[in-house]
Amino acid sequence: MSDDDHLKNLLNFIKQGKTIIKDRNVLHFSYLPTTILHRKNEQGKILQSLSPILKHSRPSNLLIYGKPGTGKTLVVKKILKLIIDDNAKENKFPIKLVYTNSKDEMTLYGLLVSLGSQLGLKSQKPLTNNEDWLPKTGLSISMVFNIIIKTIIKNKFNTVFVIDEIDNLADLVSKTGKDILYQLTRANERIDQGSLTLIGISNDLTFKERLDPRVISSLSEEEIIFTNYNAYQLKEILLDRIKHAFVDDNSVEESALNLCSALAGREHGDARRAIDLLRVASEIAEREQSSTIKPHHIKSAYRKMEEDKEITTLKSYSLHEKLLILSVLKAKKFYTGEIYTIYKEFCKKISQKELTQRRVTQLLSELELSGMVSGRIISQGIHGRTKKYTSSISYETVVNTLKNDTIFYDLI
DNA sequence: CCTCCACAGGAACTGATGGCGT
DNA sequence: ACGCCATCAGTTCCTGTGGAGG
Repeated sequence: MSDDDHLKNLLNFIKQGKTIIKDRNVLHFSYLPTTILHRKNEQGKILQSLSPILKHSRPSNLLIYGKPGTGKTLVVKKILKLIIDDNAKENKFPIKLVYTNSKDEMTLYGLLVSLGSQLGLKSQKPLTNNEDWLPKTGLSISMVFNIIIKTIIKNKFNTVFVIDEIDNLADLVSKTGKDILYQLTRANERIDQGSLTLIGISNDLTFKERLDPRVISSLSEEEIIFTNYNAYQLKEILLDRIKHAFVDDNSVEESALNLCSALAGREHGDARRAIDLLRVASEIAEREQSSTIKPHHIKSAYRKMEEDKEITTLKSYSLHEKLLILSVLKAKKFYTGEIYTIYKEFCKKISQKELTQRRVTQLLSELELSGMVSGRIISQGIHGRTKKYTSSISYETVVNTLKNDTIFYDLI
C-alpha cells in the first residue's frame, strides 16, 4: 500500500466514525474533570491545614512530597480552586492564591516577578506615580521582595504562595546565596495586615537536607507525602480515563491495559506516564485502523516515547554538548582523558575553539544528570582515578538526529 | 605502608548580555 | 551616557582521592 492510499484509507476510517478516541483531552494527565483517585486522605489533610485562612488567621506552612505524576499539583490546585470559589461567594476578605513552578522560572528574579505579577503588580510603568509596579528586570532581589511584601500589606491580602518543584528553588537559593526561602517563611513577622502562607511542592524527598535549618523548621510545620501509585491503582486511574476518552469502553484490551499500568508502575508509579502511554498507543492504534488497543500498540508507544525523549533532549543541547556525546560514542575505553582527546580532535576538524578540560568534565556531569550518559568513577591505581562513561543513547539515534546539521558532516 | 597517577570537582573570577533608573 | 544588578558560559587555580605497584 502506498503512503497516499494509506492516508486515504485513514481518512475514510475517520469519516465513517470508526475511530476509537472520543475525547483526546481526557488522555492528558492534567485534564481535571476526571476524578483524582486514591487521594482522599491527602486532599483532606491539605484542606485542614489551610482551613485557618478561611477564618482569617494564619495557616501553617505546608510541604508536599511526591514523585512526578502522583497528582500533587493537581490536588493542590483543586483545593485552592475550592477555597477561592467559596471565598468569592462570601466575599469577606480577599484570599490571593499564587502559583509558580520553579522549573518554569529559571532564575530567582523571574520567580519573584512571577509571584508579584500574580498579586496584580504590573510590569509596565503606571501612569500615576503613587502606584506600585514591578519591572521585569533591573532591580535587586531584595527590592523585588520588599515590593511584594508591601503589596500584601497594602491590600491586606491573605496570600498563599504555591511553589512547585521547590527543590529547584532551593538549589537556586544555595547557588546565589540569597536567602529568599528564609525571608519568605518569616515574612509574616513583617506583615501585620494580611498573611502569607507558603506551600512547597517537591519531587525530592531528600531536598530538605540541603536547606537552612531555620527554613526547615518553619516550612515543614506540616508535611504531606504522596505515595507512588502501584500498578493496581494505575489501572483504576486508566480505567477512569478510558470511560471518558474512548467511544467504546472495551476499546482497550485487558492485556494491553495491564501492560500499560505495569510499564508505568515500574517507573515510580507515574500516572502521567501511564496516561501518556495510553494516549500515544491509542493514536498508533487509530493510525493502524485497529478497532482496539492491543499490547503491541502499548509496546511501540513505549519505544516511541523513549526515543522521542532522547531526540528532543539531544536537539536542545549546545554544539559542545553534542560533540561530547559523539566523543563518548566514538571512545573505546570511555575514560575522561580519552573522551577529551577525541573531543579536541573533533573541534579541530570543524575549526571550533575547544573548551578546557574542567568545563568538559562539568558538561559531562550535566549530561549524566539528564540521563544521556552514565558515568562511574573508577580507580586504576598508579594509572590514576578517572570516570568511565557509557552512552545510554544509541549511535544510530544520534547520527539520525545530527546528520541534518551540516557542521557534523565530517564527523559522522 | 607509602607513593603517585589522572583525573574529580569546589571556589572564585571574568566577560558578555540585557535591562533598569537617573 | 553611565552606573547598577542578575545571570550565564566559561576559565583559572586549586585541593582531594582510590588503589596498583613499588
